[in-house]
Amino acid sequence: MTARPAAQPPERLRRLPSRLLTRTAAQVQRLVAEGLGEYRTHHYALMAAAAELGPASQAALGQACGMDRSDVVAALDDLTARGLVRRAPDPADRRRNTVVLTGNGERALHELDARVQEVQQRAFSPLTPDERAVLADLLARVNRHHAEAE
Amino acid sequence: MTARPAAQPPERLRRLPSRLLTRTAAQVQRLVAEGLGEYRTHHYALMAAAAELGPASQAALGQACGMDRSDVVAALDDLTARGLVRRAPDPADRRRNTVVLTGNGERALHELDARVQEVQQRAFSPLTPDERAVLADLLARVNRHHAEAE
DNA sequence: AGCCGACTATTGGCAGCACCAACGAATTCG
DNA sequence: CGAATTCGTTGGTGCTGCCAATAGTCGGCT
Repeated sequence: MTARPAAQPPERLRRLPSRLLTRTAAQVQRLVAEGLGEYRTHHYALMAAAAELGPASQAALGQACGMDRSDVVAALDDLTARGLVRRAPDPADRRRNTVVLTGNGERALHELDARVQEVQQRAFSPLTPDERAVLADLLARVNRHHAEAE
Repeated sequence: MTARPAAQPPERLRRLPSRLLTRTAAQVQRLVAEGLGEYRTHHYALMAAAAELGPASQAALGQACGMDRSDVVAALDDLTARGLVRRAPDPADRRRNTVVLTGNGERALHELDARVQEVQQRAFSPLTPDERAVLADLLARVNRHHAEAE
């Protein structure tokens, strides 16, 4: 027997909050990716933004989703190729593209909504509803703190 | 005035736990990266593992850090190039490399320990010590749940 | 002794996410 | 009007987390 030492993480790392955070996020992100199947998080985010903002420019969608403009372009290319979104030049401002969800886009979004919700359940299943709320609150506060610093 | 709509994230995304988690992790990860300066998280993890495990094979280090073997190779390449780590073939098992931290490696690790600790303070500054403990506990439980499923 | 399976390090690749720089076209501001 | 800014687009970069294939080595089993 080679005295398998169980390969415990180094003490320094085991309780390091930032590591706990990033690793857990990676695990959850993995579940989300599986749940989204043929879509990426960018696709879901943009479709959600398009649905809630109505016709909007790519810049507006990107800002709403916290995405870089170039990533918006790439994701919208995918979505238009699948017929889930329409890009049309804005007559009022010819720099802009007006982006709208198609019927298929709305259907796809609803489907993804369901899948995403289902994943949330599995992702945080070790926590009670109260604990999930606490976690969300703590994360939101940390998140806000670093976000408003811009 | 173009009625700047504050660009709030879509409602679907704003409170989505998985998104809150991954985005906060990204923010914190960014701070960590800045704090580590010329090092990556992989470097720090491996040096920590090497320090705590003593002479160990790359496989053991990788397992301890939850890293892929190929990533271990790359990171150790960097560290040996900087003279922070020594790789020597294990005479007892010629498949293995025995990895040990050099004196400079230990000094660098101590330096990084300090930087990392300092970053933790800033990263979670909006939370009280109690809240940080709660957050760490909740994350640890979610983390364990997904880790032990392997 | 020989063979076969398992382990080790290494190479080379991929995908996702977050960024950044530069550009032309178009608009707004001073 | 001219300058500064905005918008979409292109074409990159880096970090992190993977996977597959390979050559060398070891261990157990026959």
